[in-house]
Amino acid sequence: MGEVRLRFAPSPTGHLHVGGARTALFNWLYARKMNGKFILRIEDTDLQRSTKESEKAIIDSLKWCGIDWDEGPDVGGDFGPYRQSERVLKGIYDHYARALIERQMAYYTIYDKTDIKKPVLNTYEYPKEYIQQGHQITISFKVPKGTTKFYDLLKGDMEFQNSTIEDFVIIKSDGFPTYNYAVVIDDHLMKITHVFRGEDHLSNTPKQIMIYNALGWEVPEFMHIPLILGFDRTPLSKRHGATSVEYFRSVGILNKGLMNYLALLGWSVGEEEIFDIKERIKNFDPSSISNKGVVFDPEKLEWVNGKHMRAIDPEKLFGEFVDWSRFTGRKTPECSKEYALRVISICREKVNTLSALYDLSYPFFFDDYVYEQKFIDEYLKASYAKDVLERALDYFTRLQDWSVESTERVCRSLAQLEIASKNKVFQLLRGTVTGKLVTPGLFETLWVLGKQRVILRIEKALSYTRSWA
RNA sequence: GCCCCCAUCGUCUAGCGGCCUAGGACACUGGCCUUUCAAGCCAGAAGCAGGGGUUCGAAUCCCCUUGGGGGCGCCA
Repeated sequence: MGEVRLRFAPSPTGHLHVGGARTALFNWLYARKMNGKFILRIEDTDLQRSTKESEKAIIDSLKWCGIDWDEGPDVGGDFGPYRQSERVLKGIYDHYARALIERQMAYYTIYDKTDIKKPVLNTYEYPKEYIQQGHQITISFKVPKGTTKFYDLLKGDMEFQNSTIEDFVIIKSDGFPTYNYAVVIDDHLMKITHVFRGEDHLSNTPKQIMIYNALGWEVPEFMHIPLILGFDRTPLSKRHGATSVEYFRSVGILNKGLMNYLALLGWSVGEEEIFDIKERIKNFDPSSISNKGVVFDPEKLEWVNGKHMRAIDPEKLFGEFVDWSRFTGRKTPECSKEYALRVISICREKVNTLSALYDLSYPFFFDDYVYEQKFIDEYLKASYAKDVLERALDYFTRLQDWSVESTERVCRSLAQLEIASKNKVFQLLRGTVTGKLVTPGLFETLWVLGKQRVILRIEKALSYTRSWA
């Protein structure tokens, strides 16, 4: 058996959808598992909707996902070009269309000059005169009699009656090929051996097989993957909120988390649900993919992501954190790596996304944090606040060794003063040094912040209480 | 309308004729822990769409019904 070659062939008409990412992932997984090749092909035959920006966005998203390709528009390869629009220019699709017409397996259709949707003539002859007169012409594939059969890795044996399929256009009047035709030409010329794609293409497959047969080409293996649905069981779309890879990236999902979740969605890898997809390549078995439409669950995605946030090396997480901050146009921390890693380590225990991590860690990295209104109203303005904070300032100033244990000691002795309940004292301190009422453990927070910052922040809070007195 | 695919807790799944009193995970509920919120740990509630067969025996095989989805473009 020759080299296994798979491809992902998006049309550049928008962002990369999570469904597309999952399709790409499964193709990539199989190519890598089989030590084959993975190819990226851009299907930009829809002149109206295709844009360069989309192509770039899709490539960026794919790269971010950790999916790499051996051949593609940006990296080249022996079977290029890898953009269909460029292949049109080389006359590739015309060439085979003419071959089909010569065999009388396809024909020209000439349309009415004024009513351009109205076919007036079908012919095998090159309609030179009509073209000169300005008629629109297309080329259609002539569906033969009989039945078309194929085997789908997931669905099993498939059989379609050709009589239920009508002749279909393969070359549009603008000279560009249609999807069902171009995909066959390209997959064959690019020596694609396995086609894994969305289930929405299942009914297109017999058309494509007929073209393979008409041209006398070998048919690749097919697998049609069930679609990703929204909570109402309709295909996941913008109506369900954001669905693009870029969106999940922007809200702080890690690429590892997204890939892990996407893999989980329809493929039960084994007992453990949390894994690095790269370490599961060898376990990938296409035929074990679920055969039914799967509902996308953002909550589980977040849970999976949280697991990854806590599992990866803190240094790696900090790297992701900085990249993400830049990607979303936020400030990035300026501090020592040692300090940053401490912050990340204590904060990541409580969050599932980089965005939540950003919020939680903000007062550790920046001094311009603001007090939560609830903190001001319920703690800072409380009668005991000034008293407790003055004592705290005194205790912390005199504290020599700054450790989690010693800050805990101070906090507990402050509570034992019985100026206010332990809970109130702790919450007051928490808000004083972070502005928030939800933070990592108070003692760790104080320790990480360091003596100097803690004292400064207590003084700042005190000045507020004095201004109200 | 025609063609096609699919069907286990709310969701993702394990199950491939007896190991099923249907297992796990998310979410949910309760408890533990506790300085907040999480995390973590423990416990609980929750499902084989319905009806016929086949079989000693069916979540598993077959048929029908119902339900969901896809396709039938000069979109991909």
